[in-house]
Amino acid sequence: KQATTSHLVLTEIQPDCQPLTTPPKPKEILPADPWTPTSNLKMLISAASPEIRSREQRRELSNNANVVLQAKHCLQVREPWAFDNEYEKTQPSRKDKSLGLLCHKFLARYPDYPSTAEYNYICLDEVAEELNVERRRIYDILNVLESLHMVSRLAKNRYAWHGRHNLSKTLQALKKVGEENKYTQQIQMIKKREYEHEFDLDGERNKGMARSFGSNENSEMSFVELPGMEFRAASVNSRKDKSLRVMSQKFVMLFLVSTPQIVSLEVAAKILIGEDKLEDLDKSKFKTKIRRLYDIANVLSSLELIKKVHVTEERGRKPAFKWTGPEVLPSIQEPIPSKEQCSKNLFPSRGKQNFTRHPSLIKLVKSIENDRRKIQSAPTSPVKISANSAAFPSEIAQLSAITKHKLEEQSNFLFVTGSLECGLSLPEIAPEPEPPRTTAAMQQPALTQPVSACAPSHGSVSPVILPHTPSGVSYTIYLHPSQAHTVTTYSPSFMFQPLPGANVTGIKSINSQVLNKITTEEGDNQIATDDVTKTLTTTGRPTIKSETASQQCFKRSQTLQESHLIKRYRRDEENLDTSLTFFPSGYLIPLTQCAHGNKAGFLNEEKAGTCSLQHTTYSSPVAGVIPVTASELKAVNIPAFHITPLNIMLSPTSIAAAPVLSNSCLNSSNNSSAPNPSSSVLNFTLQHIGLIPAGVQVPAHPVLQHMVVPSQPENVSHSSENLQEGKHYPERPGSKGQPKCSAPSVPKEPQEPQTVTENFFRTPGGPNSVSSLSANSDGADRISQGTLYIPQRKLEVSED
DNA sequence: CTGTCCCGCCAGCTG
DNA sequence: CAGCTGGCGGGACAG
Repeated sequence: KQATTSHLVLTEIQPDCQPLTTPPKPKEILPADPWTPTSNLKMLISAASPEIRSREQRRELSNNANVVLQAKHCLQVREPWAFDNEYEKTQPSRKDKSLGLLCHKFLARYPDYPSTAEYNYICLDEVAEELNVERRRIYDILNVLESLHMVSRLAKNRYAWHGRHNLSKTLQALKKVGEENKYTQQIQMIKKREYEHEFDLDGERNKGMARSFGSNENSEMSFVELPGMEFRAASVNSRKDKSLRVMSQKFVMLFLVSTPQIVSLEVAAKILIGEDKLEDLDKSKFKTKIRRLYDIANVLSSLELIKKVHVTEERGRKPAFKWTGPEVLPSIQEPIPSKEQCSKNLFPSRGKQNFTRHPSLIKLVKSIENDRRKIQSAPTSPVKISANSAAFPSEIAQLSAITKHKLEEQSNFLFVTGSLECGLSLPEIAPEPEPPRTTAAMQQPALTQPVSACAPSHGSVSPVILPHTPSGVSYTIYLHPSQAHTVTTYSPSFMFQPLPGANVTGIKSINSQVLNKITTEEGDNQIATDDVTKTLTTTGRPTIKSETASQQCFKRSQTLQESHLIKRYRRDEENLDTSLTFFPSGYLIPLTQCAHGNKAGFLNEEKAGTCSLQHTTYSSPVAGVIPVTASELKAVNIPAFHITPLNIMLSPTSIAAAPVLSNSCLNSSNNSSAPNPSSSVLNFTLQHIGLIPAGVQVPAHPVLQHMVVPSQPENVSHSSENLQEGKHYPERPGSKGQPKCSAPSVPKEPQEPQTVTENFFRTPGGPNSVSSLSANSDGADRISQGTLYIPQRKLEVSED
């Protein structure tokens, strides 16, 4: 064993030693060490029982004091030889063989942060041998680790261990992709549907929705890679099905985009399967998916990224997992103009769609873009470029090409980092405001952007930002937190998605338009949001649903609300997240963007390291373009409750009418805004104001300047992250994410609203505590329920 | 009974 | 073509 170990070390220290060569299969090594008087007997038993060998192995590990505490504990408790029960030896508990424990043992073999100078190679056979498990099991672990870029496959039978060095970047990348994928919306969709299902036995009504929901099944997204982490072995690249890897990434994405970072297996499975077909969801397929998710969850749990919890709803207790990993911040390495940031926050990030820029903003945008380019192109924090990436330029190029090809082919969204294409994802360059969108929207009324949201193209509807026609203007209304609170209980965050219809200019089919895409902000499993969603949907999309149906729905919601009102409200704080999200429609955002491959949205580091050119290319204007003065920002406050009216359901007029919210919002939040939104001018003004939402966090505070703009143009804003971003600014590139709740670090805004907001959102409890609000919840783009009053479902999360 | 998830068959891909 | 990978789901174990 010593010999083996030293050999391994040697290998690790010498990365050059044929990294791409498949290591020879280790010879059968018999654990013949006579450690105990009964060793002979043990050996015999072991020959017949792999479990025994496994125990020996474990014991060895513990002796080395190298074992993970948990695993160790487990072993000690169950050490067979600690007892005399021979029988016991032959009856290893199933738990002793769990993937989670195996993973712990596996992880114990490697340092979290291995020296970057050397490679830590992993020989599959050796590991399987040492851990006494079949190779098959090791694959399960490696696949998940690979999805997080903690390991990468070098060749057959050989992997490289990277530890957690790339974890942070990977998570950021995953979060971004998850946002682009509109997972938040999908989650809401599913919850909503479930909710409706409860009351809708006939299922009639759901059918339409279900259909709309994931119609785009080909949403399969490709494996998300990090620069320098591309698959090294060319052969591996061709492997089409990386299912477990991809599933793992998607699963992680769900956590990262969820506000309470809790994801139930059921929801995850549905999303991973492809939201469509919910109605006739194949039972066995679902079951299989769940099984796979358990495999993944076990590994992620061993990595301490997630933890099992149970979500209790009206219908019962459901298994779920809570993210306990590091807080993933949006990339903040690039400094960006605060104005931009503000505006950016306005738009929830969900989708990457094409946006049309309002003509009046074009100039501004251009100048801003130029500035940004300058800034971005400046050297940023040094990135350590992995030696590998440098060494495999051609591979990268190749990969890039492949990626693009895939994209074109499937129109799937591919997220490739590195120097490769940033742009991939967005083929859309878009100049075309999406006329089609309207159509599409109508056809697919539901919020639904199919899973495939990522699909570059087209029309997909991207909920996130609604396309605005140049003529249409929508506005955002901010609700003063305190007022909102008064009206209803605090409700976490809400966002209205503005519908085009709201346009003052009068737009045509507004209703039909994208509006539909109402998404709820992830609420987490809870479904509280469902209610809201439902209501909104109903109301909002009359076009789609029959009035009757809508009404019924609405009534139901109301009833439901009432019944649960108290309870829910009480839990508001806990459930915050469940609110609906509306997309602010505010400005027209330019789509343009990166058509070329900029990698949008990538970390600066990466950019800097891999392709400095990107900056240049990158231009997409993010929503940020809207000019806001510091004073404006100050004036507007609010993040917490800002509603963008859009309308879906409201006609322009109605919007104006929208009463309570508007007035209160306006009044409290901004003096400058006129109370009566009906006028187009006013609307416009409001919009501008609305842009500021992010501003809350960003006020003239210098810190903002460090904030980074999302690289992806489309994503102009990450809706759910607005707040988070605000919180982030205090952080320096070097610092790692802080717990959400550590928000105090955020500079406080002098404004009253801000204060209020903070109070609302900030709850004791730590980042991981379910009850505490997540950064997202306090964010700016949310609205309190205010008049809308959306009930939240009862949700309880219990940790086992 | 439900929730978990071990286990290993076997198809597809790789070298 | 042997061996590597890893999808898949039967069915056993845990609570």
